[in-house]
Amino acid sequence: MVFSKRLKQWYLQNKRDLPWRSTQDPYKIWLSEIIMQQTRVEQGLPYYLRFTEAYPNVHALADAPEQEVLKLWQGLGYYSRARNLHTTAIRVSKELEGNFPDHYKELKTLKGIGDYTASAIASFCFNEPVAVVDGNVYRVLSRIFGVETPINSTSGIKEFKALAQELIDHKDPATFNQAIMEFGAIQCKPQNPLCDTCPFNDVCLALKNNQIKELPVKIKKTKIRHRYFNYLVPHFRGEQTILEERTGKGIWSGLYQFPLVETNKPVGEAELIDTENFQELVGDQNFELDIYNENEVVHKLSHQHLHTTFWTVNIDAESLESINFNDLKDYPVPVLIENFLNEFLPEDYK
DNA sequence: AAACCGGGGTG
DNA sequence: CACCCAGGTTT
Repeated sequence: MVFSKRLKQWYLQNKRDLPWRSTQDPYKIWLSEIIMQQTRVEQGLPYYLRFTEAYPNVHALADAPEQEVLKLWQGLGYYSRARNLHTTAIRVSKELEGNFPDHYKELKTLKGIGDYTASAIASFCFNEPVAVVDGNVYRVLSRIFGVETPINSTSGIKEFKALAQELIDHKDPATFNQAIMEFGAIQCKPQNPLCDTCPFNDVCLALKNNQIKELPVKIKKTKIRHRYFNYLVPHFRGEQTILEERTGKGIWSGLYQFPLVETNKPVGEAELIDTENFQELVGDQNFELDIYNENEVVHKLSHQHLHTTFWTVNIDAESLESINFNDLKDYPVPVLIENFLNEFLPEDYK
């Protein structure tokens, strides 16, 4: 039997019921795809529901302040996705009369839409026969066809795209694309795939050659960078504090945090008081500095471990640029800061 | 081609 | 602890 036919039969019997599977609205499809990038369905689903509730169409999203969008995105990670989402919403709403492009090639010109997402939207919404290649597809194809080319090499990316494109069902590209990803997620899982009940276990080369654990091949990842964060948590008279926006291209761009002193190694109270940031914060005002967590919090990102100490700085003065504890909830913050606030803030302010 | 960008689940 | 997740952009 033809690959696509066998796959489709499996899909119709095993697919999950997901909200974005029951629409062809490009806005909803686009939103779901951006949210799901590098994200498991169980983690992204509640965000999708909140976004569609808050912004039922592209115009509503375009008209929202970026800070509000980032706040809704808080906790999902890869925050450039949220900023690109907002940028593209504005573009579609204001320049394209609310209509998404209806072809792969034009879709790819939009911020945050790469090869995978353009293929997904073009096929799901407009029946264009372009194959999606996500992590699931790499795994399924490398195993069934025994492809050992690294999936994150330039040649591998081209090879797998071409293979998927050869296999796609031109009569129903949308279902084919949904099916191959769902198959990877449910049946041909990364660990302990369900080969016993697999509809391809008679032809799968990885199974035949005992290569299931070896495929797909992936080139090794980069090393972990260790950073040492000291957050100064100001506490002014009248329950007020200070947040600063992170800018530039590093982690958490667009999110807010307390004034930060970053060092190359753990630092004590004496050295901390000596830093420029600290002196700028307190000026000549009276203050009381207390370490909040004796054991550093190690916040782990994909490529960085952030060894973090929070210091409370009680300042016996009013402040002009400060934020009331009550208003902190309106600011998008990294999970690291959110966790601290949940522990530090009195119940009334959450 | 390689680096960078989060947070959480799994075995 | 290593690896993975409906990837994309920048250098």
